Amino acid sequence: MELTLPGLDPTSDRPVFKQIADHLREAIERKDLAPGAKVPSEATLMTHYGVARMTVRSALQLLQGEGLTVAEHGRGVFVRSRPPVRRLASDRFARRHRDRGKAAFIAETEEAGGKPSVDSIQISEADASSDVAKRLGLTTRDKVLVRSRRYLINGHPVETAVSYLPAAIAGGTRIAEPDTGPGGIYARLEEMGYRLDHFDEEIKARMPLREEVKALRLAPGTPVFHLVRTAFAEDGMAVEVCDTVMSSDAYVLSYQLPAR
Amino acid sequence: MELTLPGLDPTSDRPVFKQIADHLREAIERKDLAPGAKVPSEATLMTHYGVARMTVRSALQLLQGEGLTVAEHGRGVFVRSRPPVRRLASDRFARRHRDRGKAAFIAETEEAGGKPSVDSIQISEADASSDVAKRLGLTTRDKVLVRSRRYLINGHPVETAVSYLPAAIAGGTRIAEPDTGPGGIYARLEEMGYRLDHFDEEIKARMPLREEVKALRLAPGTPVFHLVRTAFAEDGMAVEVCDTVMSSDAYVLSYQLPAR
DNA sequence: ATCCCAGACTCGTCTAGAGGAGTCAAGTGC
DNA sequence: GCACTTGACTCCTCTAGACGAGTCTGGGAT
Repeated sequence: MELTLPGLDPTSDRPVFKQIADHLREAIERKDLAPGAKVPSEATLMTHYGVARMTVRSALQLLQGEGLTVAEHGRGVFVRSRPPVRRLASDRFARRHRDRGKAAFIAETEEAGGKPSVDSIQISEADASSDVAKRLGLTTRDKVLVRSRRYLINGHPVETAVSYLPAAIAGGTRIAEPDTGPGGIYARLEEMGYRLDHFDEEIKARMPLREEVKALRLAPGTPVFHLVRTAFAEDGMAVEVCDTVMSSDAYVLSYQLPAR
Repeated sequence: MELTLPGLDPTSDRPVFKQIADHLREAIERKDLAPGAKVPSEATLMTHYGVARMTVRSALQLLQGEGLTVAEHGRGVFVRSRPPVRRLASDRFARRHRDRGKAAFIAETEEAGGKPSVDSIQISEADASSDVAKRLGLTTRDKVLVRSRRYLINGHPVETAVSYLPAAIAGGTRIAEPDTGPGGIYARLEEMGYRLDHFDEEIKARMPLREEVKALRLAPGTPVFHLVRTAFAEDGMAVEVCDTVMSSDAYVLSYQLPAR
């Protein structure tokens, strides 16, 4: 497969680096540059277009910012190949799944043929932040149990999560242990008599913070989903808030809405 | 408010432009640079840090890519102030809302005190793409009615949407008119006997394509939600697929999941 | 008082270099 | 045969300029 790029249009008032980016972007969209393929090197593009190094780099930077390419130091620039995505169905926390004795993440990942793992588990107790307090119906003077962890598939991190539970409920229970046991937090809550009724999920999309780029090993130009889930017991009380950040190219979220 | 930036750390092996970006990012996070505030000019930063123009620009570019700042040609670089967001509740298509005679978007926006409008309405008939055909249970030889439009709040575009309906159902009806009448597409479908049962929504987050940046007037570093909704009638038939792209900083999506 | 324009200041694009560091493969020496 | 060195190739960081174009303000002409 020979890649041929058009020349520059000197009559256009579109900046040169954008024109170059356009050519490459089109080649990627046409699959002339397939996912994983190597983009022509900076030197090649310089001579092809007869422009300075920085001009070519600006073009490549643009594509990287759009999430279309990744640069690998010493190797080249490559068309990004999207990892297989995980679909999160809206029944993922249904009791029938939980009853099988596995936490939602573990069960789903194995079903999809991946190797799930969890690391960086940290547990502490702290004052509720004002946002968490509001969601849990507490005050900022109330203590909450904070469980943070990172989820990985086949060794690659895809999601970080921090759960907040009223310390009055979860303190001293197995929920405060690193291993929460079969079925995870939600199974423990139900055993303790907090029968779960429903979850509220709030979803934002944004560019990641620096820590998130590191924790999720995100390529430049990858946005994240920021999802805050609140679990409600049957008596209407909020029993958990889970704040998760997910790599957007590892997930498709899926929900069912009633029409009536 | 006087902004004071630290000097460079010559012992650090972190590149200079990243150090400069760090300083500015921290100032923004600390609110020393409040939303809407002007970031020191390139010239100022050059002399403060004693570096070349391109180095300063790289730092600013980084922040822009993170969605933290916007540059305005001739005026300066400013800390981005987020527009008020619209919350999309999971009952937004419930019949009780539709019965009030307004389409979901119009009703919701007015309720929030904004001025909704719709433009760029285009209607055509075409062969179903393979994706749309699959979702609607058709073949690629079947015709679909294609309705595309753009939604604006207070004159600012926030969302583009393209609906696909089987031409066999919607062709020649009011759904094929620019003005679909009170309650919108879904009200017409119900009048025609397709009582709606539920919707499936699939959500991705990604960086926008070039056209999307233009259509939604997106600032650099703003990801989009890409949402595909399929409407199902009570007999289980898919009657509409709606493909929408939304500016991520205009929306928070909100869903309710059952726990049982 | 008003209008217009020049100049200062801003960011945008581009050039033409430099040295650094990671990757890979071919060739060298053992 | 194996380990190591070397060099070519890659992207990364940074310098020091040039010109262009949008914005704003103050001063001069009307």
